[in-house]
Amino acid sequence: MVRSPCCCHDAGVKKGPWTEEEDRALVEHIQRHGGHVGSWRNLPKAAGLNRCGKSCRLRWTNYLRPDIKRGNFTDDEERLIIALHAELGNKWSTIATHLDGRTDNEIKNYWNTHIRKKLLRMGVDPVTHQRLPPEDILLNGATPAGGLPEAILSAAASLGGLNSVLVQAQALQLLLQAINGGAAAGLMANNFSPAGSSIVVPSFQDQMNLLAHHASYRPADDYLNSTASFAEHDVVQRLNASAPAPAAPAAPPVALVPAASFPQEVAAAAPADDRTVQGFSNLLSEPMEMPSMCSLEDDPFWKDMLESSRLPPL
DNA sequence: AAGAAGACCAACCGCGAGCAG
DNA sequence: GCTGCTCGCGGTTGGTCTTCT
Repeated sequence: MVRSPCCCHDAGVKKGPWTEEEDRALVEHIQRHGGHVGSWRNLPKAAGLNRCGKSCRLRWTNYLRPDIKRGNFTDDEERLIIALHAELGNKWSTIATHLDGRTDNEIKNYWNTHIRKKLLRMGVDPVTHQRLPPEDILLNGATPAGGLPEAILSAAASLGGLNSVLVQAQALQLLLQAINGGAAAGLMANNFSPAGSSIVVPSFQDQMNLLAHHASYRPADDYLNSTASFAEHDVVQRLNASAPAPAAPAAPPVALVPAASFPQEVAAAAPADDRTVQGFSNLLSEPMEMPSMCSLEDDPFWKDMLESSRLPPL
């Protein structure tokens, strides 16, 4: 089929930001017609606008429509968007029909600038809504020349921003798995262990104990108030089953970055025994000044999302 | 204080679907 | 069934604002 040339390609048709006069002309024209547009293609001429019909439609639907809600998205809206996106994917217009006064463009922008990043920080793939493999959480985008420590520190510091112990446990588990089996092994070996020694990755129970002694650990939900129910929880059981043996030898250290590039205060704070665990303990007990992971960090929705995400095969 | 970098978001572009003739 | 037209959608761009160095 031969595509008809879009009016936007006409010479002399104005593009770019709309002026108040143009907005007024468009609104008045549509109001004169009782809110009915008819043909968008013919509208610019009828309204006295030197604009493409497509541009007019976009301006009206995304900005000038009287039922558009402006301002920040509420937590409820955010939750709804995530839930709908998990169900529908990038069907922004369909998602928009479930949120009063929000446009597909606004939702799309909000997703790309806020929610997507938030999910990535939490280790959730924004496309599949499944949990990312550890290497993607920690190593994605890290550069050999110093990017790795930053990625690890960021991930570790993020743990301090999560109040849910379950999320902390999962994130720490991922962190330790990645360090034990991934490229970060060399880094950690260089900084926390005598040369040539293996890295000790604690059992899941040890990790729970570590978290239990974490200064900012605060019983905040059912999982914390009932150790039994916490241990029985499916996700915990799966994590226990997948946790590496306590003294499993690590891969031979591979130095990716100079030892000096890791914060000295962290290395210095680690006692001789159990250096790796204590190193992380110190990272956790002295949370860095980080922006809150999200405004919903106490919200069960986020916890549920991580719980329901699939564990990567080990 | 000034420039750089990053974040945000309105607007644009190209494609496909649907419809009328 | 084919063709041409229009609309709507989703991805992307680029200008503006904010934050950082």
